[in-house]
Amino acid sequence: MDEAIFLAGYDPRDYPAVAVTVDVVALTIRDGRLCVLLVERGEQPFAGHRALPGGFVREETLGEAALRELAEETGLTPGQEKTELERVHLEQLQTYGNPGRDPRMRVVSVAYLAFAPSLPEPTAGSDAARAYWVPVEEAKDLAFDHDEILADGLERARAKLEYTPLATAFTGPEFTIGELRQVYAAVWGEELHAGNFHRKVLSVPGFVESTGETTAKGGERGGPRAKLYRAGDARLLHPALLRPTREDRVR
Amino acid sequence: MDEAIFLAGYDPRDYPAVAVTVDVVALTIRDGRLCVLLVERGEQPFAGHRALPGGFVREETLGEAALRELAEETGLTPGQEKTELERVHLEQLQTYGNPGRDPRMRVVSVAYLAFAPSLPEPTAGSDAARAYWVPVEEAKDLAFDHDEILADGLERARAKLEYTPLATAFTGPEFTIGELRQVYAAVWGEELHAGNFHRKVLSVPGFVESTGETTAKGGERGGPRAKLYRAGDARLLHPALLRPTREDRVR
DNA sequence: CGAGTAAGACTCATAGCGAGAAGAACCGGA
DNA sequence: TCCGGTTCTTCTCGCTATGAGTCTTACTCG
Repeated sequence: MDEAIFLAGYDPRDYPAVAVTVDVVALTIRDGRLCVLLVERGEQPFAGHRALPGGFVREETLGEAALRELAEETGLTPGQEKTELERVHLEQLQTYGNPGRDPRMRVVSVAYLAFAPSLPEPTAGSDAARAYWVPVEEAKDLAFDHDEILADGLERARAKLEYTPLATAFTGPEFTIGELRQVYAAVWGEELHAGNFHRKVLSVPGFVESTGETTAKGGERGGPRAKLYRAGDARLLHPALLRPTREDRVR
Repeated sequence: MDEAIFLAGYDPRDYPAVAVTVDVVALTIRDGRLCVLLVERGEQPFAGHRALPGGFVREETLGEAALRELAEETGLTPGQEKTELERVHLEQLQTYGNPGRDPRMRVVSVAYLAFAPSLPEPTAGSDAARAYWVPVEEAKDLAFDHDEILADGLERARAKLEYTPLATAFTGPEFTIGELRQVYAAVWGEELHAGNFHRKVLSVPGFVESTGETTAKGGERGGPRAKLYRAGDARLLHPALLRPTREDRVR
């Protein structure tokens, strides 16, 4: 009910102290590998450990807080490299609030999941110097319960590629079917049959639309020029692109 | 990072006051209709309006808080009708924390979604007297942003029936295929082809397993005795049961 | 120039699904 | 007791989607 206890002369300071933070699982693809943004912790607890970027929520929505943290850590100040950040897809993941997850006090953390096209290495800004992209398979032993948050974020990302056109959030505004396939391969961690993927992507209404153009050159290792596409207007893929080796239903 | 600002001599009372609550979207099926548990608000703001059950988080996990609120409002005290509550499926829905969603102070509310077999009308307990089940299509004009939370919960529930065996959470421990079909019909709000549904349910591995028994009598309006099943061990349905008239991909 | 590579179009067999039909079991009312 | 109506359960038919594989063509690199 969001209420009960207090009516008129209520003083917020009478309440048990609970801090609300946001943590961001920011994913991008660099050199064909799925990477997550991590920061190096300087303070206790977990000093020296890596953690997901995050911080306290201010006078803003939870989503704005997540976007602000992401901008701060990547060195992309919201005003400055605005166009870059606008292409970031952000969605709420889950909220983690077990007592004791932070040894200092009760902290309830709202986790967000961000998909971004390849962003620059965040060595620029001062605050961002301690942040960097790490291939997800190397992101272990994170601070707090961030291992769990990352695992949940990865599972969500993998599932979302199945039934939403979110893979296009990892590419530039124009892309080839092959590039799109490599996004799927990087996130799912397995190769896909090129011919079937091609047929599938083009058969799902609204997934991609042709630009009429082709790449200026063939691929680095040969092959013909590929047709270029941009994201279509579908928000849901139907039918979905299901992951192949999901060792069938989980029991 | 869950930290930053404070180190040693930190006083929690220095912080901006943020309250953390849980709200529960509890769904059940009564008389073939999907119903949600609502409470009547007595206090301002939104006095007289209906709202989702919920309250402040104490020294407990968020999930425990949600289950406690649900138990209090339904009159099922956790110790007492324990077996009933154990059959409730509970999962985190989403977190709502827009500034201004509660006019009194900053309230971040973690919403939970609960699926329950037909629970008794909660007229018993004192605290529960103002709670009752309402068909979801009649649950409008709720307090705060609870209309939005309910809508999100319904969409989640409908989606979850597609790829998880959660429909069995609405039935008794043993059920017929027809009863299961009526669960889907109630949640999705549309009739399903009985023959195809039957074939589908039995063909998905681990969805249901036969008890070898049949109902003692035929249906109220006729028809032969139906075979009885219980929930199988699958946690994911593969292939999924897709909703028919989802007017195809959302654009 | 030639080997290797990738794009894209194709075939083929199989699985899944929507729609409909049919038979049998069972109800309640005439 | 008989009968119309209802439900369970199984089947058929046609279409679509999918996995696996082949083939042609266009390109890069050495």
